[in-house]
Amino acid sequence: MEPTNDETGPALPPVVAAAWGLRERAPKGPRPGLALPAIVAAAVALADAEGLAAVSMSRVAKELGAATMALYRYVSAKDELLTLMVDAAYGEPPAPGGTGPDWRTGLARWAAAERAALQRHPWVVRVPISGPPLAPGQLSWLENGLRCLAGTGLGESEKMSVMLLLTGYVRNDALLTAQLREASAASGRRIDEIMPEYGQLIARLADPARFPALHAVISAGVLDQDDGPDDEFVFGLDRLLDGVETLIRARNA
Amino acid sequence: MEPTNDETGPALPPVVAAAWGLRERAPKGPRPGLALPAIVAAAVALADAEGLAAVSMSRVAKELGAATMALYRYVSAKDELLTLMVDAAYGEPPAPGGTGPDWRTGLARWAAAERAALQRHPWVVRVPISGPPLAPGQLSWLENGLRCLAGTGLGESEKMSVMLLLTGYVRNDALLTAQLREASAASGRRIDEIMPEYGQLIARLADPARFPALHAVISAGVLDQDDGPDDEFVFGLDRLLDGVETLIRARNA
DNA sequence: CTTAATTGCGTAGACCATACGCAGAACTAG
DNA sequence: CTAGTTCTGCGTATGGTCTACGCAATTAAG
Repeated sequence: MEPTNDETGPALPPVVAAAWGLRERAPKGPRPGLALPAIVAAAVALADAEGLAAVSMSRVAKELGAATMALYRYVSAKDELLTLMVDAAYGEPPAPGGTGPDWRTGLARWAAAERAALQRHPWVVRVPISGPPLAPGQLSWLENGLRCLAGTGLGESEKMSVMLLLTGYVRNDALLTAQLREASAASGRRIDEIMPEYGQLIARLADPARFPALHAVISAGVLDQDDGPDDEFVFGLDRLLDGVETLIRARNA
Repeated sequence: MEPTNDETGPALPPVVAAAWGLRERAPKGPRPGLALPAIVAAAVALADAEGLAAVSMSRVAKELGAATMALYRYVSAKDELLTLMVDAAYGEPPAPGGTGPDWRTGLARWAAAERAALQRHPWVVRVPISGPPLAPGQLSWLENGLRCLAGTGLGESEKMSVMLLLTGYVRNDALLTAQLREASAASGRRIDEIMPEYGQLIARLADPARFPALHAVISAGVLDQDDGPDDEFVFGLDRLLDGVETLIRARNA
């Protein structure tokens, strides 16, 4: 199972080989009855329908009409399946948009696309990742994001840092959204009731003398008005891109 | 176990009552042999030493010399224990710093303090949170952060959004750092070998014709130079605070 | 036809969270 | 002092998890 690769360098982790389709099948032995993409697709569908907790090896196997241990011929461990699921959930990145002076539009579109993917598959942000992104889909997203920054005058290192910052922001926003949805489901409240209730609880628990700034926020009704999750996302994204713009201007001055 | 609370409003979730020490003990029955803070402290120590995966109810109980099921007299479920662990790991927030024109120094210090707490307890970012922060420690951190923004001319809603943005950034940075460390441990490489190897793998896997921007980054040696995790953190933080500064200037114009 | 490789998968081991119920301790009411 | 109440500790049991191992069946090469 050692990835045969004629070029030199560090060995490919098995999960990377699987993601790039580099697992070569020996000509002997019975035909595989399952296929890795089908397994991943079934797992993704299951996670979409019933959440990440429902994705167990036995459950995925049942969904495919196979036995639990059959999956381990295609995947070396559950972690590997999860990594492949994430890559599948991201799907195709948005087309590379305008470069040069149009970098901001391009990055905003890129961020919106990542956010949309994470909203289609909210469980993605719950998957514990352990390593830098190497799956082909992940690299495509990174590539198309980096292209937006061509011609901005930023250094290569800075471009990479900006992308790291941006994807981190989008993922964090998706995580918060998913948490809100879970809190709503757990308490049985409607999702737009959660934040006002949260404000009431803070007001009750926190002594106004010790938490004056917090109480100022609460009594201003910040949590009562439902400004929608999109506004919050746009606010943070605007701050972040403003910061990048400041840097780009400094580099071109 | 319904939280008795004479004031009106939404019911307190049990975990919140526990965090605020509102669980009143009946005068009858035997003295409790354990105490909630001791349980939480043992669990935190265990997570620090052996990672979050080592924190099972039976393991925590063993650490305390108690039986597994004894813990359930103090904690209604494992989720509750995890939430309390997080609050304990954060500890005390930094003293509220300079307000007014000094907001930036204050927020930078606040962010550095959160980062330090998350570096002391890297498992915190792996705990799946399900709901807005209501534990006393969390609220103290939020309070002291909000105070930095007093006198900036920002609206209350904007202050809250800025804090959300900032803590999200710090947490995401800590998550990436933890992932890097895990990748290092899993592959047996030294931690400063991971990124250069990552670059080599990308160079080998990704076709330069399809991934030109990525290859530009790689061949610039971005991943080879070890600029240290602190530089990456400072870069993102600077961009973020630049963005906030732009907003504050706009509000005061 | 023999042989080597590979697949499907049954079994089993080692964990995990936690529902339930019982024995005993500690307090209160009488 | 006694009876009743109520809580604690925790043993047992259930149903779930991942996955190491090994065996039978299948396929193709020699």
